[in-house]
Amino acid sequence: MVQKNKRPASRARTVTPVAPKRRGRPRAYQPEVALGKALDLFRKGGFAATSLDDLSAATGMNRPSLYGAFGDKRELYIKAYQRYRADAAAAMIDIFRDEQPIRQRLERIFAVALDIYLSGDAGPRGCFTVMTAASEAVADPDIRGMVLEGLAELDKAFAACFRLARQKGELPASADPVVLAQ
Amino acid sequence: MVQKNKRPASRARTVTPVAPKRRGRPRAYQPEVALGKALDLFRKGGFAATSLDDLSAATGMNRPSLYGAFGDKRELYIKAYQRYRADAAAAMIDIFRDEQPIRQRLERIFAVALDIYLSGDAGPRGCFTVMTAASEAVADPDIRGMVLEGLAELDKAFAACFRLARQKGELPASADPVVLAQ
DNA sequence: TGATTTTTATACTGTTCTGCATAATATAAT
DNA sequence: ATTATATTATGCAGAACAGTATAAAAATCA
Repeated sequence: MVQKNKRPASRARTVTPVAPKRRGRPRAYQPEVALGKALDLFRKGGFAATSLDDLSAATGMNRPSLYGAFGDKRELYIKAYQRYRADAAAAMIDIFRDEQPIRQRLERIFAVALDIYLSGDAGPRGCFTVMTAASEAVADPDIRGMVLEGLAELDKAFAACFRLARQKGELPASADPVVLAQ
Repeated sequence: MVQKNKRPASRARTVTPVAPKRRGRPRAYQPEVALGKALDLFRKGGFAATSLDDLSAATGMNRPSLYGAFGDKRELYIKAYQRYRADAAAAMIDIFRDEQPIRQRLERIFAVALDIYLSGDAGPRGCFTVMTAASEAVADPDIRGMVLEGLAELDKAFAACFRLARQKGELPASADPVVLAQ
């Protein structure tokens, strides 16, 4: 996804992500940084309350550049949400992989979650899904799909976590992993 | 609040909430019904995404009437939120009063909560606080105050509930009611 | 150097929004 | 009937908004 705008005919060095000497005027922004700023803004104000002027000011990109890079406002919002989900998943994935007793594992999960929700240059930011995506999901089927998918993933991960704990004898055999995941 | 626009000189029948013969053109709407419609709309779309035209269409009131009755958009939103909180509190209060074992009581609480969140003419509506007020609370101190107050009330109610259960011996003495309320 | 390509910068268009001003309407009081 | 009052109906003004067209700028390529 990072280097997909290489011309097919060019000799692609498939491994090195080195700058491919693009042809025109160079970009004055870094897409990933800009998307991060956009995410912060959407997170703070939601979709409708965040104007393109706000986004333009925060990212340093002017509107045409925003459109060129991310599409219209809705697409940008969706990309920001995807980015948020990817970040959260990356922060969580190693915990679910660790071989720890269930209790410590849950503690670490909640610690990381709180870190995600409460960190931010200007105070706590909360969960993007809850803060903004939930309302958009009511009207926008695509966003609703993403939200449901995310919740299902989270439930599955928790259920797997509990299932593992039951196998290791940390939980009684009667415990239902799916129910425990709430 | 219903009959406060009676002139002080008039012979007020202090008990009967009978129509006090208002003086000008009669209202074409019922404030409480209109506020309910507004609440539904805000609940569906949030603050920014709900326009005064939407509110006007849903309530049947035109914009000047809206302003006359509820003030500007922000005031209307706040009044809608207060109404939501009042409704929810009314639905919950009898449960917290009931003399039931802790387990049945919790079950009823969650049943009523789900009823609030999932009922609606057009599918589930979710919790107003979570769906829309949370994002507004970031920028608006007044709304933030209301949200925090509501959460604190809820926590207190749950804690009281657990405390009572502990006194009645349904929970071990080591259980911390505040922690249990999460 | 000059042509080409990609991005940035500026400005515009049409729409939608909030809030209000003004006029019309309906009721009670005189 | 006429006047006073409270509401409704219409419509306007200024701002903000999303999206785009066009021109300027900065790089590579020939």
